Amino acid sequence: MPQERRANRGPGAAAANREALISAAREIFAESGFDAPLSRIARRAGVGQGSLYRHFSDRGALAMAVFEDNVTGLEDYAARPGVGLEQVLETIREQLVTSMAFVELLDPPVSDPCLAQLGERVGALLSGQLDSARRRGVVRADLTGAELMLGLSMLAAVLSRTPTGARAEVAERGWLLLRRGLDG
Amino acid sequence: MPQERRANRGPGAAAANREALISAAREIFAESGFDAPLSRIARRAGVGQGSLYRHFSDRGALAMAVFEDNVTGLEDYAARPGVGLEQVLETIREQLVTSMAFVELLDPPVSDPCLAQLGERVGALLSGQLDSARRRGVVRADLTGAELMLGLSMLAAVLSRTPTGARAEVAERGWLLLRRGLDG
Amino acid sequence: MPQERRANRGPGAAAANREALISAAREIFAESGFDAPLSRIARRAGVGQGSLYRHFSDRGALAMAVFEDNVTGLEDYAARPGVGLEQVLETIREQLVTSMAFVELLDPPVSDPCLAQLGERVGALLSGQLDSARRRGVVRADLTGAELMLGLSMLAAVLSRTPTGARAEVAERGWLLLRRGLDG
Amino acid sequence: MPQERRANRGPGAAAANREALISAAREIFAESGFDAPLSRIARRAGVGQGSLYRHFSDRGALAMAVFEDNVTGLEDYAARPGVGLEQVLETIREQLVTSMAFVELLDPPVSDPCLAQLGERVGALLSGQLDSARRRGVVRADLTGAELMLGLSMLAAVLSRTPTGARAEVAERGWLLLRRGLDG
DNA sequence: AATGAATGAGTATTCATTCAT
DNA sequence: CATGAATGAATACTCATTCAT
Repeated sequence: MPQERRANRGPGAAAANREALISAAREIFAESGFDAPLSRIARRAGVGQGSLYRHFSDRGALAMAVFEDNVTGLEDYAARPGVGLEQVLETIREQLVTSMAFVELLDPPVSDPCLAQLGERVGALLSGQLDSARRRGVVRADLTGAELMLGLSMLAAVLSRTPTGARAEVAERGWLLLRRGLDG
Repeated sequence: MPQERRANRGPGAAAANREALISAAREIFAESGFDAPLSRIARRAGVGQGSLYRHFSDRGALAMAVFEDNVTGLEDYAARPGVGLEQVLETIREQLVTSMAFVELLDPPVSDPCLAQLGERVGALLSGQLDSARRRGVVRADLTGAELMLGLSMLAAVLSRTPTGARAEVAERGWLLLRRGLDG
Repeated sequence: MPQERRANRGPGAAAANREALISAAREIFAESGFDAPLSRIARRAGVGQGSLYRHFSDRGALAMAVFEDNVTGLEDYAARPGVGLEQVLETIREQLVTSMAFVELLDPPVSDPCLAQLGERVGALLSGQLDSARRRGVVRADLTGAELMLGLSMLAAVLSRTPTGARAEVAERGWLLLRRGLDG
Repeated sequence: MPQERRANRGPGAAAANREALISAAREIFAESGFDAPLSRIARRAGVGQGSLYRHFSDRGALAMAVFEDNVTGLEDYAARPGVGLEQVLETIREQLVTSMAFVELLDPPVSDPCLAQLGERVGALLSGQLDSARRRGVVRADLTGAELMLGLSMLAAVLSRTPTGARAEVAERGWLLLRRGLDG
């Protein structure tokens, strides 16, 4: 038997495949960055190349799906009563450590209009809590939403280049620095 | 002779070739990022592919050479009398905007031991001026050299993802944010 | 049910599906040539890929069905009283302009035995009117049926390579040339 | 030895490779038409895929090279004293039988500007001899250059669809028909 | 019997690296 | 020691065909 095709698991596998692809993409993006070969994602997901393309017409669409989960989760979290900017930022910071995908989302590079939309959702979410945070003195009074996003992007950007092992520590230090600034 | 290759300029051209390769690499890295095809660098340098490999065994070695110049230049600048941390940082910021290569130097990603050494030279250079800067109130009193480097890395990292056109503005905003911090 | 597939319209839809496939194939072949993806045909027909294969075991079988209609239509037309070779040829010429499928039929390429049969039906049809046409001086006295078919094939062949926009004009010019010949 | 690379025959092989590629392309185009996989051409030429791309940046460039030879040969032939339209057309007809590449050249489909130029060279060549041919009664007095080209295209087009074995005979019959026309 | 998801072979193209000259 | 052609592994993407439901 020279070639042994993967068993065709039939249409019923569609939903499972989609999820497997997203998971695999999340992992592979995390390990190897956003430029990782799509073929590797398909293989990791245990799915044919064609199925990947059926579910996600291009790299951007796949990224979207990966990020969508993250953003939705974040929005849900932010909507809970008693959750303020501090908690949201803390959550983001945690996600940045574990999910390279999330890093990419806050990173300018991936200039996909759809991705940009997701980024804006995060921006909106943060802006929504900025007022209250300013009043409570959690951040300085003149901090703008754009500044906040830029700060997160900077953090995300270094982390995207940081080897997994060091990520937690770099995130910690970077975050602290970002909060306190350099000036005397 | 059906083809007309470039004249073999002989061994004497070795040094000139090396310089040409470095210049070309600096340009190409600046224009197209660190992942640009090596063949393009050789072509821009007006040098055969083989010569590139003779001089620089891999992409990292070439990057090294490019950065070496930057760092040496920076060290020379920093050694001038009357040049303090402010000026050095300002110079770095400018270089970050114009030279993608410099961005890469301050960026963790290229995890090449040799590159790390260069990064440390920048670190050393900054540390050397930190004391005075703290005393003069240019930075806060408890700022460490490592923190400073991390800040620059963060800036470099976003910039490495920022399209050329927006780089100057992002550098400006990012730097300001970095100096003032988020906290209230 | 995470996905919503088209309702399974059941066995009763078989005949309707078959027709829809033929129509869609005619359109797609006309628009995009004989090499168009089968999936596009199925989609245009509003039918599953599998059904396409159930009805037509391969591209050739589908083509057959498309051409069958054309040929039958042509036979019917030719059988009408008062319709002579002139009218039939004129009709063919018109069809060649609008229907890439018809072009393919008169074109040798698709060397499918079944298609050949259809071609022969066209040949028979023309031969049936050749005698009368020769007597009436519509064509030269020694023109054979095979020659006539070859001429049509030549016309079809260029047209199959002619971009849609120019097809009418090329058909016009080609037909004229074919009728008058080159010789002095 | 899991992989055995082809020996690198060095730059000296460049010219030979180029020729081998052209020959292979001529063969493959003849056998399988203009859409044949480029990889097959490289394999047939005994040359790496990359070398094909080095020599010919795209399919059109390769086709150009194949056709260039044909056209130049024809121009040389036509320039000989005593060679008139009859002989040139006869030569073209012969080439159409043996070289699918030549067929494609006279065929509209390959809408490459460079290829079009080559086609125009053939057109120019024919036009140059048309006057004399008309005077000598070789063709009818009102035949235009464009008509002549269209006729050749029609012949080429059928031939491009005709299986190798039948090509000579179809060329013969088609040519005769083209000369004499259909009309009574 | 209909559906459309799954599959992977096939093709174009790029680029790091080697090596004959 | 320089040159640049040669090489093929790697990757994105398409599409004919199969098959679970």
